[in-house]
Amino acid sequence: MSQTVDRALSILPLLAEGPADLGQVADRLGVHKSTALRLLRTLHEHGMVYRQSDQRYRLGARLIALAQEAMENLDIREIAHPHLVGLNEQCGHTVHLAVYEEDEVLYIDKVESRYPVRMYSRIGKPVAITVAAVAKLLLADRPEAERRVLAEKFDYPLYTARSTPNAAAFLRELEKVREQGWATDLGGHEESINCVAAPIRGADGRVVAAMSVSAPNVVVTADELLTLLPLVRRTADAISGEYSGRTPVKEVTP
Amino acid sequence: MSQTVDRALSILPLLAEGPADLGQVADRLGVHKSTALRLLRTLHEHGMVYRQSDQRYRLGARLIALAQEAMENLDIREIAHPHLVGLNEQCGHTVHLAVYEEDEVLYIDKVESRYPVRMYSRIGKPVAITVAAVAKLLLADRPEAERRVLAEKFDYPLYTARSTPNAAAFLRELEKVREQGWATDLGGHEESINCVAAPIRGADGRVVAAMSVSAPNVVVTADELLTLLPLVRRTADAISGEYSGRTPVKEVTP
DNA sequence: ACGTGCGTTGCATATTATGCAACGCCTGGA
DNA sequence: TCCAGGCGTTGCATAATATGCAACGCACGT
Repeated sequence: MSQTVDRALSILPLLAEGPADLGQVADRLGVHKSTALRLLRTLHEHGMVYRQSDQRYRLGARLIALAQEAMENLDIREIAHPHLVGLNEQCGHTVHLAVYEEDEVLYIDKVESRYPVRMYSRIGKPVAITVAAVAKLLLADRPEAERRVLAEKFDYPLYTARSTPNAAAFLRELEKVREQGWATDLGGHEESINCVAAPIRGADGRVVAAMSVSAPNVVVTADELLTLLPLVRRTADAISGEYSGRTPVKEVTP
Repeated sequence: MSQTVDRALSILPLLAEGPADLGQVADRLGVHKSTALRLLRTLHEHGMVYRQSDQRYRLGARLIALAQEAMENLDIREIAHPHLVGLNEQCGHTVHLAVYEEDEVLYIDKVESRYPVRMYSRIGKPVAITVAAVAKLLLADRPEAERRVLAEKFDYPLYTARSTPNAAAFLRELEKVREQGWATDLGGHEESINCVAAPIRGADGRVVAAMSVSAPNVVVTADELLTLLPLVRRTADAISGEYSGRTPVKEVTP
């Protein structure tokens, strides 16, 4: 809607790929160098980009700090965290918390496995939306029309032989997840890693977040991991209860 | 420099404080509602803000994902990480990696303590710049003129009785840190937590990052923690060596 | 039923961003 | 040493763009 802001914001994902100099930015935006310079300067003043010693630009510290604040403000994270830690203490595996937001599912909290073999993931990273157990839960709760539109929009990368291959299969999987109230990812993202996940619901019953326990095959088999399902569901329900009980985000105006 | 972009970016820190509706944003920006709406819409298209069910705006998922990519691209983090893990395995305490960037020092990596009592911190969070051991190291390496300017600019919040009280004391501390080549924070930020930190240097000898080991008093005394100093310095030096050895950020154009 | 508050829209105005061309600076080659 | 080429930077006239206004629609509370 606002061309100038639009162009400025387009610089950020561009720099996320790696540092770039003025000319490269101008070219990829399709604008004159002087225009790109002014946009970059404005971004720089706000700390969104940083100019490194070789004069090239990269994303700045303020961006990282802002994202941090954004996550800290998510009240669901606040409430869930102690439960995640508790679950980790009981089962020892990696525990994740994820939310859905406009075509993306991302991890907003994580408690690391106590086993030496750990899976790779990072808070803030968008998850593989077509295979992750938490993504299935979050999407399964969307209205049917929206699910169909979304399913068509996604790509279906074949991370492994068990990855969801296409929209039809995905919609079927969502339907199943919707009915059973929990989800799994058995080697659909990484061959040797399995997950079980359960939904966290708000007062109105809508799924507001999802949590999962993940472990590599070398630590526990898929069947063994599935025995944890009742525990995961109980934990998720406990979080749901606490989240629903609270007043729905009051202003803290003293 | 660019008024429109400037206004749009000013919305982000504002929303970082918490969700806000259109009127609030317009007021705090000092612009007409319609202007604020257009800016918010543009931010929304880029996923920088999200409109929650009560119509209020908050920071969006794309912002978090971008920040994530920004950190993953920091090559120093990549190189340092295995060393941080190794150090954690040897001493068991929380290990941090931090960088300095334009008046801010922030954690870019962390390995959690193996002890049950842990200190609170989060990757991406700006550190208490006047007391943190890593901040002292990073600032101590700046040219003297810059140090003086910076020292004047900072606030000196008295987190504890041992916090750095003012600019003069801070500059003296930086001088000391500069000479000895390592730094501590003994209860300057939180009464019961101590840190020892060592600098990581690039090929030119400049400090590019700093790492620290932190532990609460209830786990080890400050004196005991100080016995880890040689180990911390050796680890930092190992990272420095590996970082300097590499070619200085080459393009990955295949 | 009526009024108030908030988000939204179309539009005329003028503020604001844009691209151009020229300059300065550094680097590398002759 | 001098010249050429590349890159970032500046001032400026022009034109495109953002802005505020006023009016509308809608929901909520009285």
